[in-house]
Amino acid sequence: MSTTTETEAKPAESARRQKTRERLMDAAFEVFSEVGIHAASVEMIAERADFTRGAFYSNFDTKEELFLALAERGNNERLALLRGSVANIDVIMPSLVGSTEGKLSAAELGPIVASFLEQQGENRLWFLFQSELRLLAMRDPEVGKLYLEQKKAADTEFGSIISAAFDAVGLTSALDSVELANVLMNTYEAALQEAIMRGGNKVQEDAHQLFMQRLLGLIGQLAS
Amino acid sequence: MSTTTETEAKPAESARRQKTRERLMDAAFEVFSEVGIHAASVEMIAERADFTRGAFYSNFDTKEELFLALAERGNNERLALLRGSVANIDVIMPSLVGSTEGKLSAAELGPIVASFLEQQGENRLWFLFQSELRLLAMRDPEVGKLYLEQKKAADTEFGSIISAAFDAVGLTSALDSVELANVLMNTYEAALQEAIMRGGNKVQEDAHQLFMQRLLGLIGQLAS
DNA sequence: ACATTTCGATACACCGGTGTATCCGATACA
DNA sequence: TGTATCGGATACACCGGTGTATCGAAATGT
Repeated sequence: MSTTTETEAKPAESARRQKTRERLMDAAFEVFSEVGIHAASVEMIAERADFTRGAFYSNFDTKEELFLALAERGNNERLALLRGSVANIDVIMPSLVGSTEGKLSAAELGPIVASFLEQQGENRLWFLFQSELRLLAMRDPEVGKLYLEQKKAADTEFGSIISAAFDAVGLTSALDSVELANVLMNTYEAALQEAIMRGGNKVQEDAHQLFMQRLLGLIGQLAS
Repeated sequence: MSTTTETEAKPAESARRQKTRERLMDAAFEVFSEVGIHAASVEMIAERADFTRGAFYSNFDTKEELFLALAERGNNERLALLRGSVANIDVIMPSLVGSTEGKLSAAELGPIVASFLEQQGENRLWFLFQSELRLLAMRDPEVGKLYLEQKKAADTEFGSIISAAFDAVGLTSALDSVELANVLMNTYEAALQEAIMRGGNKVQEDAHQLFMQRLLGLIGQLAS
């Protein structure tokens, strides 16, 4: 209803502003992960990004708003990774197609699953952040809804990877690959969690090993 | 080194004092579960127990100390429940012994597992508390060590229940029932978590259903 | 019944974090 | 180059929670 071009409703978020928003978000992600939402103060976040609280309040209304923005950003990245994986699946799979004979053994399934899960477990920090989000999601129905949607999306995506793996070796295609994906994901996350608690500097490797151990044990058990 | 009986070193913790300690702990458990460790103030806890902060500081030094005390208490209760279960296992099992023929089907394993897991999932609050503890355990190595010990104990105990179930029907006794227990436990907890997020008033039932669904799906998949 | 000790309540000084109102430098625009 | 606007810094008033020091009442024992 005003002047000139009239394509953008908002002032287009000057490049500078976007930059500082980014820096603040990155800083916040670290701080939230390290000390948790509640223990994190606006001060800490701003400081970590080499700003003052003034910058923060100029860009965000509340800590919680920022936290949720981060949750969404993180989840999108994670999902994109998975989608990328499912697109490239035939690059990873061919080594298997034919090496087996209609039955995907535990020893073969394991590494495949692990490789996909690990690339998004990325690191300790993301999992800590995620855990913080989970807790919030259990207490705030609003957040809970959001979290479940995100998780479902991830499980679905991961489920289709598993389906593809099964198909590739001609195994009876999954009855419900989403449920299976969910269980595997949870198992991997539990392993990651344990590895984090154990400390040490090779969290990722430890988690991988724990996961494989449990997955193989599980398959061995139930298929006996 | 002083007078009379000389059996107790400490003043024996007057009954009154014990009472108020209990009340404070019960209150703290609720508050911690509801809002988390950080958001919980000493004031809230005392108030919930119908005391003032004075009472709190007279009985505990810090919030964290109380939290850890609660963690230990809770875990002991939970472990005791499991031990009770494994003792009474033949009370629950006989309905199965003979109804099957050397192979424990998914449809039979599921309810057994679920029944044991549920009695200690007790309710929403305990799981929330537990989640809070987990997060702390991932950040504080001290707490992490403690948590892992507790979890291992629980898994071991639960593992022996599973072993017993397997034995009862003459199935190859578990290669590593502890690992299996771990996976089942995690799966159940994930289901509980999801049920909590969904809200509603029948969390326990929802969790049960989700768990069964995944367990059966899992078995179906892997044993195919 | 009196003296003593124990335990929780009350009052206070203190601190860290919050949010807002104001200011000033940098950037964009003419 | 001058001017207007934007974005972040600074300063301030405020609040909730903390921990301690002190007090008074109930319990305990003789």
